[in-house]
Amino acid sequence: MAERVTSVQVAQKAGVSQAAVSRVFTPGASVSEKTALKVRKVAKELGYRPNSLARAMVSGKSRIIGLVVAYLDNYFYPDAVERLSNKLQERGYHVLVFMASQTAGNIDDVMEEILDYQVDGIVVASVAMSSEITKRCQSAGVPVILFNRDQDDIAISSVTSDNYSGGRALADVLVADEHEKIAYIAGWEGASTQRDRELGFRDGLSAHNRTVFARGVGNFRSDQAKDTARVLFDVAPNKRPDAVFVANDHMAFMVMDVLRFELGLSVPNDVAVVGFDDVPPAAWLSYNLTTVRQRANVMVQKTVDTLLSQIENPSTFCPTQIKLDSPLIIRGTTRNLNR
Amino acid sequence: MAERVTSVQVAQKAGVSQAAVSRVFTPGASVSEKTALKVRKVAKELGYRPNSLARAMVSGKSRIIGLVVAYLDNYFYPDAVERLSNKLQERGYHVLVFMASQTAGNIDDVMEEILDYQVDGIVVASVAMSSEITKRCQSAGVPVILFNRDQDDIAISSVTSDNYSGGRALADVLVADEHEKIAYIAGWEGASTQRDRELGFRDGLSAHNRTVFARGVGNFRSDQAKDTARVLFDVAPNKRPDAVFVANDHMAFMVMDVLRFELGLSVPNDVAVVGFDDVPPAAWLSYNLTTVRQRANVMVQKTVDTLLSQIENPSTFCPTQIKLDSPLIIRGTTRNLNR
DNA sequence: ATGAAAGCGCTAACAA
DNA sequence: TTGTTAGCGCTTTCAT
Repeated sequence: MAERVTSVQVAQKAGVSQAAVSRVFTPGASVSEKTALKVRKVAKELGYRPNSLARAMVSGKSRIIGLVVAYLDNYFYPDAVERLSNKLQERGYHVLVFMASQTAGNIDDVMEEILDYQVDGIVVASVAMSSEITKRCQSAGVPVILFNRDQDDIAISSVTSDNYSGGRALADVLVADEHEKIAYIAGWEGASTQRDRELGFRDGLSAHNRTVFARGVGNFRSDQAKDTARVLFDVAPNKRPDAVFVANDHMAFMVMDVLRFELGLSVPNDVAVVGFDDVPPAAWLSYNLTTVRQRANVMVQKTVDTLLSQIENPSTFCPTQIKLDSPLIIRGTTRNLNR
Repeated sequence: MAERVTSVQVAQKAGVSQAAVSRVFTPGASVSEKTALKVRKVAKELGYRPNSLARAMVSGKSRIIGLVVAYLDNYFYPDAVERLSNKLQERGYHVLVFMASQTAGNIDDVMEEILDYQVDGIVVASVAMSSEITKRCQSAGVPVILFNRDQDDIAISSVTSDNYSGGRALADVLVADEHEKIAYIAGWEGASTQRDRELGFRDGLSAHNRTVFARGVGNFRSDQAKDTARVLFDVAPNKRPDAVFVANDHMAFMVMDVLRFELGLSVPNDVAVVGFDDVPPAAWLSYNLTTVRQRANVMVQKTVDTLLSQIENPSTFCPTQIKLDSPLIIRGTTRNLNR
């Protein structure tokens, strides 16, 4: 087990100072062509590469971005994580993952841990943060951006889709399809996405003088969504909703399965189903779900751009709440009468 | 934007040496109750936390595990990443993600980058490594473990399922169900999982004096799986396979959709379909796929145990190839005649 | 353009 | 148990 090669060793062998070696590996530093060549040659021979941690310590820039994420079982997030990681990697950053799940203690502890790693920035996905910890990051000079979550705090940047308009658009669809008993299955009530989608949906129904016929809660969890679907739909036909907006696709698939395979109902003929996210399985023909697309690639791009600009120009920066439009995707779980 | 609080500041305010502060935050170091209390109090007041990077530099242990992963669109991997991250977090480690995708340059470069971060260990998922880079890690004293990939190299640890037996079991199922024209849709030919599954499947068929009736390649990609399904099944009925083993679930779903919705065939009556992995959608009732389970939780547990034992007892360690049994999960995409 | 020297914040001997 | 001291490997003034 050979030791790690340091800049000192390269310097010695190349007959230059250690600082010279450092400069060769620092973009934009002033070194002569000659020295650079010599140093690179020796470095290659010895297998030298600069130690990122040492560099981080002295420069104060780790080029590490902390990512807090809770549930990867909603396929919206793995997809986002992959894109995020790729985009950051392209720009010379890397992602240090922190799961904020049940077992891992609460989110504030996790955030503290992240700060210990002297990260240059933090992306918080699918999680709400206390304002204390937001302040803590601010005072540590570490920019934070919320991904797919909104917070009333104007001091914190966020990237979301227009959940409200999306919900409204879905209401329009169900009303246009002449449904009478329209249900809603909610996500986790603590999430801004849940709240905004429901509000948009209800406002959309109101605009047509309709209201929600029945409501259940699925908490964005597939098992709970199934239970809720059974409660709502395993009833006498006249009490049964004829359409339902499920707060995300992940739950909508489970609801569809209950409707079709447990209750023997037809989607969309007996019950129309709409979801939110447009995760890949929504386009799979077995589901073919009418939904609202969260444009994950654009969301990620905005997240990266915003965060890195904040990191790289801390002075000129001002927190921004970005809300992306979220197109309606009409597929086969609605009747689409007038199309 | 307040400065970061250092141990020196805490030491001054608490009236102790800087080293004392360090010891208070080092589990197992010898400090008196009194000093510890005093230091903790001041630390809390000042909001001090040890800098992980500085600690890593001097101790040589970063408590960072590099994770190389390629495609998160096969849901087997997000699931594994989540579990892995959780398990490592429980044991005080964190995951630094490196995507080894098309855009990110080749895998060896990525590995070099990882080493720059002075990681304590590396998990390589779904990717094959050159033996050069394996050596590089070894000489850097960084343990590597392959997750869900096998390599002939006996010097490198790996955790896999028993893909061969799984493939064999699937052959048994299809033969028992009295299929005559049994097809195979392969994954990426460079993957050990693909090779082992196919070999097991073919050997299983041979044991019953059968052979593969038709073969296509899907490369583990959903779009290619669809194309391949069309080529194999959009033919005259007498030339059409009546059963197919698709090398993973991810592709199997696409194949099922083509069969049912594009070609109007019934699964399993016209064509039986079996997959591999048992990712969550395999249990969704719309697919209800007969498959072989890769026990992701166990795989992850073994991966973590092996890697950390190698990190924590470098001397006593010897590389191990772990192969977990992979149970057959019979569901509704096979006819199950004799059950 | 280059070298010498001063640290980044911490842990790990070593003394006391 | 505690303080002193010496670095970990690097970037960054400051001279030259």
